Amino acid sequence: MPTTDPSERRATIEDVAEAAGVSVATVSRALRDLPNVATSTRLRVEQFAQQLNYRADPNASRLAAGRSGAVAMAVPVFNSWYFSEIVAGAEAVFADAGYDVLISAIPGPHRRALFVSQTAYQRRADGIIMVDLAMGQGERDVLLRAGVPTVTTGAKSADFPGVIIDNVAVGRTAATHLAGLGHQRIALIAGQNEDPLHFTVPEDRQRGFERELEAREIFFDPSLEAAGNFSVAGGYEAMVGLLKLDHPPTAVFAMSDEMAFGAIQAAREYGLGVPEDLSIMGVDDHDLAAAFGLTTISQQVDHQGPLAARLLLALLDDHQPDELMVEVPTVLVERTTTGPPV
Amino acid sequence: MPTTDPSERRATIEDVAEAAGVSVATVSRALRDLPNVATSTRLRVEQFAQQLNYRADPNASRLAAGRSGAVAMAVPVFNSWYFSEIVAGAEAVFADAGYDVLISAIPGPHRRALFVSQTAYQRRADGIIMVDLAMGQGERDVLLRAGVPTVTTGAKSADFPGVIIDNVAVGRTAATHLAGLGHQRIALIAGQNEDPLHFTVPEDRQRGFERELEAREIFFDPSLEAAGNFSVAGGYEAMVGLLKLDHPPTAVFAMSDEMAFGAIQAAREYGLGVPEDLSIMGVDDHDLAAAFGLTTISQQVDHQGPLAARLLLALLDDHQPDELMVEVPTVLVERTTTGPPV
DNA sequence: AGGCCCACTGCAAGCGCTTACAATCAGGCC
DNA sequence: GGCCTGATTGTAAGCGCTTGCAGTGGGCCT
Repeated sequence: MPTTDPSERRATIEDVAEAAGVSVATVSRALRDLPNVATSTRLRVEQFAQQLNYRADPNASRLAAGRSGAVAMAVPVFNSWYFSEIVAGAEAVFADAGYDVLISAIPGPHRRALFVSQTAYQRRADGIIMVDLAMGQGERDVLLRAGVPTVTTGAKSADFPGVIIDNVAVGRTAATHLAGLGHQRIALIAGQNEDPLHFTVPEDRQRGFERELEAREIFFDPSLEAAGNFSVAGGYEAMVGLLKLDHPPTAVFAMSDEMAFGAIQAAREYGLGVPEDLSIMGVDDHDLAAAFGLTTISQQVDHQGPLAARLLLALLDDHQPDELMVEVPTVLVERTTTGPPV
Repeated sequence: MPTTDPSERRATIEDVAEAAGVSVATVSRALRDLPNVATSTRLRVEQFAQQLNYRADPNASRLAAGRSGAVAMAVPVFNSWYFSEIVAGAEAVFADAGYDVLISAIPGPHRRALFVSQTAYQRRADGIIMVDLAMGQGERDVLLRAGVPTVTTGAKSADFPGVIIDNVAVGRTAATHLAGLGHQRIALIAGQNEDPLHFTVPEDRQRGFERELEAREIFFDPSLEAAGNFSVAGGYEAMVGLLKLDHPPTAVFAMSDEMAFGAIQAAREYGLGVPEDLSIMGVDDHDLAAAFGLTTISQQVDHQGPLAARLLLALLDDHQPDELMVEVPTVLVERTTTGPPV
C-alpha cells in the first residue's frame, strides 16, 4: 500500500528517481547538470521531472548544500526613485542568474545592524548588496568574518567591492556650473542634519561643492545650507526656508533631483521665475528631470544596479571580478532651470 | 578531542543546547516561545543563545517545519512610483512580522507563469502578493490547488482576497470633472495597445470614463485615445501625437500621474499653457503631483501596500481576515492643471 | 502512604536534498 | 582471456532544525 498518492503532494526527488528508475543521487546530479551523468539518463530524468512538475525544494537543497540561492539587497527606503531604480536593475540581473532576491528597507542603524547580523549568522542569503548604507566598523567585521560576499553602492568602502561615483566631483561640477553662470550666492540643499545612518554621499558632494567655491573665492554662507532630507517635501521646505532669508540665494544646488523638484515648486509658489529669478539644479537625472526641464548631474543610475549585481555574481562564482571598484561617470545635463543671475 | 572549535563556525542549536545543558528540543522550543518550557530554562537558553550569537538556520527550520518564513511579491516593474510605493508599504509590515520579502519583476506572461509555478511547487514563499497582475485561469488553479495563500492588488479577482479600488469610478470621476468644467473634446491617455499581461485596471478606467461621457452625451472620438504605457516618456509621446491632430483635445485624462507629467512636458514644449490652453489630469496622487500642480485622483497608494500585507498575514496566520476584499476609496484632488476651456 | 496529574524535558525520527565514497560495468590493452 | 581504467550509478551519512511521543518527578488528593 503506497504511503500517499504522489499526485496529491508536491513531487519529491524520490518520486522522480522512482519514475525514472534511478537513484535520487543520479536525479540530483542530472538536474543540476553535473558531469558524470550519461546523456541518456539525464534526458530521461529531465523528462520525468517535468512530467511530475518537480522542483527541488529550495530549503532542502540549501540546507544540504550550504548555499541559499538568494541574495539580499538592503536599501534605506524603497519609495525613492534612485533606490527603486537600483533595485530594479539589480533584480533583473539576479533573476536571470536564477537567484532569489530578498529586500530589506533600513530605516535606521538598528535595522542595519540587525540586517547585517542576520545575513551573516543566519545565511538567509549567499551575498548582499548594501545600497548607500555606510556600515560601521563592527558591521563590516561581522560580514568579513562570516565571509559573506558583499557589494556596496554609493558609499565607497575599503573593505568591499562596489560601484561608486565620484561625489566630490559631483559637488565640484555643480559649483562650477553655477559659479560659471555668474552666481555668487549659491545655496545648498543637502541631506539631513541628523543622519543616523551616516551617509557619506552628502558629505562628499558638499566637500566638492565648497572646495570649488573656495577655489573660485566665492564665499559660502553657512546660512545658505539647508537640509532637504532627499525628499520632494524636504526640498520644498528647505527652499521655503531659504527664500525667507534676508539675503536669499540666486542659485541653488540640490543634492538630488527630488529635492530640486520640491525647490522648484516652492520657488514657483513664491512667484519666482526659474531660472530668471532663481537657478536650481539637482543630481540624478531623474525620470522626471526632463519634464521639469531640470538641469542636473546624471549618474547613470540605470547602470548601477546591474553593475552591482554582476559584481556580486562574480564574487559568488568565486572568481574575483576584473575590478573591485567600478566607477560610473557623472555628467552635467544642462536644461532650462539654470541661467545667469539677473 | 572536540570536532571543531565552535567559535570558528556559526553556532548551531546543538552548541546552545550543550552550553545550556539541555536538549536541542528544549532549545528549539524555548527560542520559539512555545509553551511547556520552564521560565528559568527559557531564560537560560536565551542567554546562551545570545552569547553564542546563535540564529536558527532558516533553511533548516523551514525544511523541518515546512514553512519558509518568506513571502513573495510580484510586480510588473519596480522602477515605477506606484509599484515601489506598494512594495515599500508591504515590506515594512512584513519585516515587522518577521517575514523575509522576496521580490520578482514580471516583464511578461511567461515570467508570470514561471513565478506562479515556482512559488507553488517550490515553496520558496509561504504566501504571495500579486500586484496588478491579472492571472490566467491556469495560474489561478495552480495557486489554488497548491494552497498558496495569495493576495492580489489592483486587479480584482474572485479567487483571491485583495485590495482594490473602484477603477470604473475613477474613470467616471475624471470624466465628470473635465466635462463639468465644460470640456467637450477630452482625450484619454491609456496603457498599452498590446498588453501581454492583460491588466484590467486600464480597461475599467476607460469603461467608466466612456460611460460617463456617454451619459453626458459627449462624443468620445476614438482618435483621442492614445497609448501612454504608464510611463513618463509614453505620456509625452502620446501627448505629442494628440497635439498633432487636426482637431486636438482641450482636456486630457491620463490614467496615471506619470503619463500626465509627460503630457504636461509635451504641452509646454508646444507652447501651450496648462490649464489655459489644455487641461491635464492624472491618477495616483504621485509624490510629485503637488510639485506639478497636477489635478489628479488619489488612490491612497501608501495604504494599499500595508493593507495587502496585513491581508496576507491574516491568511498565513490562518484566521480568515475580516473582509476579503478591501476597497480603498479614491478622491479627486483638484490642483492647477485643469480649468475651463477657453 | 500511594496514586494521579501535569508541567517539563528528552528521544529520535524525519524534512528533502547533496555529496564523499564505494560499487559496477564496459571497453581497451597486453 | 584477464586486468586496468574511467565513466556511471548507487549507498548512505549528514545538513540543522522541528515535533510526536515517551519519560520524569514534584505536588496534591484521598
